Amino acid sequence: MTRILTLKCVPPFDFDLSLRLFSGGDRQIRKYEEGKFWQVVRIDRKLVLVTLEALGTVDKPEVSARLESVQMLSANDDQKTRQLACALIDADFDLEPFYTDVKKDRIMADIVHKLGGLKIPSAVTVFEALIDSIIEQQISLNVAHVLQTNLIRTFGDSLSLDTGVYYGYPTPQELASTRIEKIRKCGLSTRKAEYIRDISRMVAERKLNLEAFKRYKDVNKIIEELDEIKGIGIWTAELTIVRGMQKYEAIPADDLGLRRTISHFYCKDRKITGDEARRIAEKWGKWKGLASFYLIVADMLEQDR
DNA sequence: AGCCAGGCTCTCG
DNA sequence: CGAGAGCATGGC
Repeated sequence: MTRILTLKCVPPFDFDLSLRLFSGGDRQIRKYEEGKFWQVVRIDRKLVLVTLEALGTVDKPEVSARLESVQMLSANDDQKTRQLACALIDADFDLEPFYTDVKKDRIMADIVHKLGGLKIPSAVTVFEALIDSIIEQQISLNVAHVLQTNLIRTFGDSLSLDTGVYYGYPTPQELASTRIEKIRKCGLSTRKAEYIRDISRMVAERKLNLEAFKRYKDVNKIIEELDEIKGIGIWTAELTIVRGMQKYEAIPADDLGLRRTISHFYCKDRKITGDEARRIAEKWGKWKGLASFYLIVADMLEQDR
């Protein structure tokens, strides 16, 4: 069955600019094409394909959400899907305080002006953000993307609609009960396969509540707690927070790619250390993660032409 | 052909 | 403790 919802968003919000980074995505998993973004989400036990499309403008943003499922969807499901879809595009987030705070930084002010309305698309669950971040440790993003796709196709539930077959992200339960070898077959190292299975078990057994971190006020406390878990270091914790918790205070300053990007705009492409990157990021106050994302997108757009 | 890529843990001295 | 090895695979 199909249902349509309309989502209100806090302006400014540039839908196309924010979702464009998924244009290279997999059609069966998560993709942005011709103004439409789609991916499978899970509402209780039901798999639902959510397709988002911009209705309004950057200053009066509205988004339509089309829900498709083989099962019946109740009004209650609508509400839950609405929340997930809003989280997906961080619809409730207000960019203006960030824009005000970075005005003193000429370089950032310029980029913010060019990319007005850009928001960070979020993972639907913290679990998903964390597993993807672990996969991305050490290896290039190209390789990581292949491995993530393998994992989703191998372990995720599929949803068959008349437009095709789609895959949802594997649940903690689905990854908790597997043999290491099966994750290895997705291309991951034995080490990472163990991290992923063990963390999945902790979540499935309710010994670890990742969603609860969203309610923490102190980001450093989150990093500290995540860091204690085997397989998760500072880098992974920070990346998970930015991409999965709608918190944009911290950044993985040691990150190789981010250092390159910061240097491109602030140090004429000279190689810089994590500490130098951290020092530059100080200018962005409590918006380090968001500012970094703006730099990355600015860099991508520059290369596109 | 190697060597590196948005890290992390374990093992030695 | 600090330094160094090992890991998986795709791309250059």
